[in-house]
Amino acid sequence: MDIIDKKTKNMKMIVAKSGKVMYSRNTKTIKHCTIQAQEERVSGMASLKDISKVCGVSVATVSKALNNHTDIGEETRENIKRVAKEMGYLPNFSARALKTNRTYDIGVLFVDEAMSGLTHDYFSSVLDSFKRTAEKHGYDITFINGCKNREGRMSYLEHSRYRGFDGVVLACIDFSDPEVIELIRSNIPVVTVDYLFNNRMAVLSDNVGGIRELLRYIYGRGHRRIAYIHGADSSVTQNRLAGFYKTAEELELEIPAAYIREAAYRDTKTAYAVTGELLDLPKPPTCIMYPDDFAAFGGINAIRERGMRIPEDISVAGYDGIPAAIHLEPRLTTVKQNTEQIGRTAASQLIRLMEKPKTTIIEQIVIPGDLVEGKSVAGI
Amino acid sequence: MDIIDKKTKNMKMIVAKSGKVMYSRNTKTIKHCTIQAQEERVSGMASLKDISKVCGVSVATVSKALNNHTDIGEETRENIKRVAKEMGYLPNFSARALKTNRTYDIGVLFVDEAMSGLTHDYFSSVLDSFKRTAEKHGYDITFINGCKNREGRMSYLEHSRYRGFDGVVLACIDFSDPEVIELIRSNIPVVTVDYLFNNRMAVLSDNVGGIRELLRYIYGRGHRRIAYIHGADSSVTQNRLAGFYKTAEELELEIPAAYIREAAYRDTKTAYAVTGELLDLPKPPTCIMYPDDFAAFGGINAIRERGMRIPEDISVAGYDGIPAAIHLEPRLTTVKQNTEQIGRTAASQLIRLMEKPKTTIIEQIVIPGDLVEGKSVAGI
DNA sequence: TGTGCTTCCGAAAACGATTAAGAGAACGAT
DNA sequence: ATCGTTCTCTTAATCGTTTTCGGAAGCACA
Repeated sequence: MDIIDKKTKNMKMIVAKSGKVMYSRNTKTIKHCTIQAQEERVSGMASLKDISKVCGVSVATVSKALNNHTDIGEETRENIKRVAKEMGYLPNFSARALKTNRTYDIGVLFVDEAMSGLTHDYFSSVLDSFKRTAEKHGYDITFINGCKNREGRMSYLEHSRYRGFDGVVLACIDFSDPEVIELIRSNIPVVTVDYLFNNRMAVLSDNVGGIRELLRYIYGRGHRRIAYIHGADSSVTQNRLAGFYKTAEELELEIPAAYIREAAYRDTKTAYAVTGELLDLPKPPTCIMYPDDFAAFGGINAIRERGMRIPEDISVAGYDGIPAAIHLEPRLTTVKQNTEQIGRTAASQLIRLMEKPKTTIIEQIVIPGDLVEGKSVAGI
Repeated sequence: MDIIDKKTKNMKMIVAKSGKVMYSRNTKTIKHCTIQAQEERVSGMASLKDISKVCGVSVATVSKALNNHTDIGEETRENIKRVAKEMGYLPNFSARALKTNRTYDIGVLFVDEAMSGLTHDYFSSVLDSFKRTAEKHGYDITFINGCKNREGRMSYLEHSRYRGFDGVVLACIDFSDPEVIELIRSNIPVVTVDYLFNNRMAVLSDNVGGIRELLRYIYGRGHRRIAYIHGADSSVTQNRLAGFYKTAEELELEIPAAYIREAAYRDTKTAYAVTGELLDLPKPPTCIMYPDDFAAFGGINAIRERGMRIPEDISVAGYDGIPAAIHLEPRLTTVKQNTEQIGRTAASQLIRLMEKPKTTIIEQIVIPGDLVEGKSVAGI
């Protein structure tokens, strides 16, 4: 669009490429834009400058009008807004970000030990909720990665700085990774999920309480020989184990060392094998708790292959409350982590931290889960 | 960092905030930067200008050196690169994007009818693979949404333009949504997953072939009374149904109308109900095919509640090959869609389209799935 | 008439990068 | 001595915003 404006006393002549000539009086009453609007709509983006030319005002005025500054006359503002709309104006994100140092973009970092990525039930569910909340507040979500660009690999922190994330959320991470630590320590607002780091905002699933409730339930059903196959070492695992031991103590429950075993999370094979070993014990448990629902599937297979029935012959319990576990037979007794609330809380806490850093108290918020009573734990 | 440089003949005096004074000769041999590096590292970002001051060259030279332009002397370039590294320089993404009109950011739009969001097994798996491939090529992933900012809601296209995505990928979408159509029709490079739109790049799971292979397998196991509960209307469903009817015709298989039923995808409740009705037929089917593995769970529950065994009394088959279906009893016979390849192909096709639009042929690529033989279809 | 206050708007300087065009030196060839 | 080349590097414009500061006009009041 080639606009040539020859400024006269109070009048501009605007010549559009089409050859049509429009007069735009520098007064309160300005006509609808039509030709320009059409042209801008097809050929790239209209900018503040384009609008300013059509409206016969300065770029600054257009900017202020669109941003509802108070020092613009009402008529002018409304006219500018109307023209902007007609021209299909969209602010240029990069220019705005460059000037304001705000991107309204949140970085998400997620790496789990199994590299399951987005297919991780728990994480994808938390992320989904996080995303919805963030979007409701006008923020976008971009994944952090050790991105390689022309200059070679960038660390997580470098990538975050490069993209200019207003804040970042970290979940299911290997928190011993130096790059992760570097990112948490940085001055970028951060919230961690399921991990407590020094003085950082954190949202945590109540693993201690969840295991306690589950164990108490199983105990209440009459079980006394309870095995626990826990996940690989991590803060989540540590919490669950602590909850387990603490509750056992409270219940004055004797747990033989052989009943405490380890299997990686979401690892059906190991769970299968360990379950077999537990069943082969001289005094096998009457109930087995698994690291998660998925691992429980492996155990269930081992049990069924021996011709044993659940829960008549042996009871099992999972953790997570994934849909498959709740819907499929045997309906698993499990602890459903409140992923919706975890994601939502993480997002709103992070947003508060980004927008009102001064008045925001750094806190660690624990979100309780819910015991889901299936049919996999028998009463005895 | 306050740098005051008084240019003399060929020498600059640089006064850092710390008060230390460094002399930087405008010749080939330039010393290591130390104090500056330290300061820049803590206080915000170093810019090209900061580097140029330390190195005693112009901003343009720094830019070109870092971008490996050929018109910069080797010594100069290496010195600039070294200093940039020491100062922890990171290019400013917004500034670069503003100037170059490239963001190296890909927009992802995903909305399914059930609003299952990221928890959708199939999609999250495709997305995960897409993301890995994109990242490998230096692209980031951001979600498209009808984002609301200060000016109210933006359409998908407006949001994409605003963020300046270099390209977008659309999956599992309601392709009748006017906003989606508007986005596909736009001049932004786009690739659709599992949907064919006019002359756009598309990556499709081979639903026709998948259903055909599944039905042929079931037929081969001796079944003749085969019911098909298909998903809600969509192009995927249409393809599967077409594949079903076509194959039935090839096999000269008679399918009573009562055997063809509908249930929403991933809807265990409806699948449960419809399964019951199928079992109540005077001549019930010997095998039921479900819209997906998840829906099959609902059907399996209905079957088991009637005291029937799988596969001894009735056979079932799923679709998708989600982990739970493959690991849990009864191990489901299903068609595993090749999500890894679908995501990877979509990403590489989109990248090619963005980077070499002229030489890229718009094509529709069909990715075959794999029959996963479980134990849920009996031989009779 | 001069003064002070409001209201509305514009000029111009950023933000940090990229890049076209050109300038100056060094060098060899004529 | 002059010219053309090649190699480096600089100047300056530009991308599209935001924001500070100040100016002009209008009005009320002394």
